[in-house]
Amino acid sequence: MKPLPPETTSELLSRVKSIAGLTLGELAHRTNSPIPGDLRQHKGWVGQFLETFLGADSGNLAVPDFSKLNIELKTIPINKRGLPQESTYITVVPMLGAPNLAWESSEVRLKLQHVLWLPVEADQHLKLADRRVGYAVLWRMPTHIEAILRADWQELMEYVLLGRLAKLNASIGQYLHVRPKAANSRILTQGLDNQGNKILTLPRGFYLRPQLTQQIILKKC
DNA sequence: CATTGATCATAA
DNA sequence: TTATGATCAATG
Repeated sequence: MKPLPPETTSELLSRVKSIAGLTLGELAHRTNSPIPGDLRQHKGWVGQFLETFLGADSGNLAVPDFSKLNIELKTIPINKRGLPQESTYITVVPMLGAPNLAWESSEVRLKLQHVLWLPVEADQHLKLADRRVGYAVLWRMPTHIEAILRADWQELMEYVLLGRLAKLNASIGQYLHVRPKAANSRILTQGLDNQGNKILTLPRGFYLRPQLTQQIILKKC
């Protein structure tokens, strides 16, 4: 079962409103979708299931999930205290730079410009089928947050492009940070050393810390 | 117990 | 192979 993409933002919003408070089991039942016993070998299942359910049409292309609306969908795991349980993956780190290397044209900014955040219960003691979908938050990146993300991105990209990858770790960055993004720690991709030569290194991704996503779902920013 | 580093599934 | 969707699991 694959619904058509929403034509308008309000259509998308009415779709998410209609599932607020419902469990994943209920939604999976409606669409005759199999539901995994747990997420250990299906880590992306919740996000991919809800994407399909809502009619996201971008597959795994590097563009926002709802291509026509330019809106990115992020499901966000919520712990029993009602706060984000994990960081949020944004996009791959461009290890060799980009054609137009600036925050303004970065994938991070493009993806975070307009995001539909969809909270989903994620307490590990809750069976997958019993986890409820929450109330979605349609968010535009505010100027004061963008300023922080820009500074983080610039600092992080300096490590990447100036051959300081060995010193780049997840403790760097206020809201945005960089962590491994690979099947395992032996995977290699091209990067740069401090002479600008190509070397092989672990692929990495940009992630948002829960400190930011917490503010977002609480509508503090 | 929060954070960092490692890992799993799937599509094109 | 590299992007998407993320959570798992070791560590401090």
